[in-house]
Amino acid sequence: MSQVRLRFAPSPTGYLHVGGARTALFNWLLARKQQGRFILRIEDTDVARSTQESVDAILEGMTWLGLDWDEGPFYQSENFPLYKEYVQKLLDAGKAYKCYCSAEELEAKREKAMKEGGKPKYDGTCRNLPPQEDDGRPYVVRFKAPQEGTTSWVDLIKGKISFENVELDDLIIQRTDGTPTYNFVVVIDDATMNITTVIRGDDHVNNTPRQILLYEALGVPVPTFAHVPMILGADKARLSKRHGATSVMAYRDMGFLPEAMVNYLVRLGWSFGDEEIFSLEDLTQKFSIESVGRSASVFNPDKLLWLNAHYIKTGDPVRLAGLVTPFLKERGVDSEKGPGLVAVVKTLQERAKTMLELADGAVFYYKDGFEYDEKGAAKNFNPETPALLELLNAKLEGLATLDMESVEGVFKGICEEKGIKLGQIGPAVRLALSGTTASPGIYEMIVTLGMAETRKRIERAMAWIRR
RNA sequence: GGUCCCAUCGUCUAGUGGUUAGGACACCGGCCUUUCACGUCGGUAACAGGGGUUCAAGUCCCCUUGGGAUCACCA
Repeated sequence: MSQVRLRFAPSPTGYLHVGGARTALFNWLLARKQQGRFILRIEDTDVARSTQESVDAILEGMTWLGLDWDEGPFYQSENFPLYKEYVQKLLDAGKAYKCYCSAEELEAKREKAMKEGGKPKYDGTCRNLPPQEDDGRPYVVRFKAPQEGTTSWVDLIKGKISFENVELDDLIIQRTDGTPTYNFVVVIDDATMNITTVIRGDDHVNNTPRQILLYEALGVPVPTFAHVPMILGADKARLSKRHGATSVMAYRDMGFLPEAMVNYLVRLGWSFGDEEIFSLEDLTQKFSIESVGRSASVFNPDKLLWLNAHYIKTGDPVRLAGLVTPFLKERGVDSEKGPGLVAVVKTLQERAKTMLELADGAVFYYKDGFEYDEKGAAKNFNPETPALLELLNAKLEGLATLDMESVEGVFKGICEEKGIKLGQIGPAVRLALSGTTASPGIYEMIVTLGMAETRKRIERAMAWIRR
C-alpha cells in the first residue's frame, strides 16, 4: 500500500493565523498517524502580494507549534515553466482555449447579469472561436469545462458534495501576462507532488469541482478531499483581527505555550470522547479526520487560557524558567542575580495562566526596595508587628537548614509562644517579603528567597513600620 | 440574488432509533486555606421551528427559519 502524502499550502501574504495553523495541524497529524509524508508548499503565484517576511513568519509559526515538514518548502513561483507546459498541453488537446475578452468587458457583463438577477458567469464568447494564429492581441487561457453532467466527491469531513456542471464556468488558467492562476496551479502541484489527500479550509469547497474537472482533463488521479470548517469569532463572524489576536506568534508573545495552542486548536472541531488534554504525540494516535465536525466553531480564548494554565501547572520548571526569561528581561529583571529561577518558577506555576503572569509574579523575587501595597500595609503592618518580625528573624537565624518543614516549625513556634494565630503574623510577613497581598505561600517564599535575603526584607519592613 | 455547506447548554463538544441528553470552558455556591491561586464537591444551562417515517426521533426524510462560504486575469 502506498503511503499518504499531505501538504499545507499557505500563501505568504501575512503571518500564520490560527485558522491556517489548525489546517496545518490536521494535515500534519494525518500524515504522522498514517506514516505518510507532510509537505510544505508556498503558494506565491501572486508575486505582487507575496513577501519573504510572510514566508519566514509562517515557518516560524509552524516550528513554534512543533509541526515539522518532510519535504519543502517548495515555491510555486519557481515552477512557472512547468505550469506553462501544462497549459500548452491543454491547449493542444483542445481542452483549453484562448479568450480575447477584456477584463473590462467581462466586468461589465458580470454587472449586467447580476443586475438582471442572472448568474455572473462567463458567457463563452471565445469558447468556440476557431483556432487562430496569434495576432498580438492580449489573451487569457480558459479551461473548457464540460457544460453538462455532475461533479461530485466524497469529502472526508462533509460527506458527499455535488455540483451541477452547468453552474461552473470556464475558469481562467493563465493570465494575460502569462502567469498561471491559483485553481490551475494547485491542481498541477498536487498532481505532480502526488498529493493523496487535500485538507484545507472549507472556503475552498466551491473551487473543488473545477479542480476535479481539471484533474480529469489532465488525466491524473483525483486526490481525496477534506474541507475543515472555518473558525469564527464570538459574534459568529469569520475570525478576524477585531476579535483579538489571530496570529499564532502573537499568542507566544502573550505568554501562551505551543502545546496549549495545539491542544486548543485540535479540540476546535474535533473530539475524542470526553478527553480534553492531548499532546502532539497522543494526537498522532488518536486523531482522525473523519471525526472532525462539519460545522464552524467559535474561537474561545477562555478555554485556550485554561489549557495554557494547565500546561504551565504541569510543565517542567526548568523549561518554563527558560521560556520566562525573555519576559523577565522585558520587565528589567536579570534572573541571574537573585534566587534560582527554577525554584521561583515552582512557586508560581499553579498561580499563573500565562507566561506573562508568571513573569509578573516573579518580579518581586528579584527586586529590592519595592513599595508595599498600600491597603495591605495599612491593614497588616501594626505597632506590634516589628516585635514579631524581630522574633521571626531571630528564630530563622537559628535554623540549621532552611526548608519548608523547618520554616513552618518556626511559625508554629512563634504562634504558640505568643498565643497568636498565623493570621496575625502571616500577612505581615507576606507583605514584607513580596510587597503584595497576593503571593506564593510564605514558607515557599522564604525558602526560595534564602536566609540572607529573607532576613534583609524582614528588617527593611521593620524599619519601614517604625519610621 | 445563484450555488454549496451547516444547525445539541453562552462556548467547544459526546450522542450513529429506546439516555435522568454526558463531559469541558465560563458562570454561581460549599469545602480546603497564611493571601492569591490550585484542588475538590455541587449547581444553573441545550436538542432552532414545523411536518412526516416508526411501537419509539436529538438521532432517518421533507419544509421553514437562522447562520456561514463562494460567485476575480486573489489565493
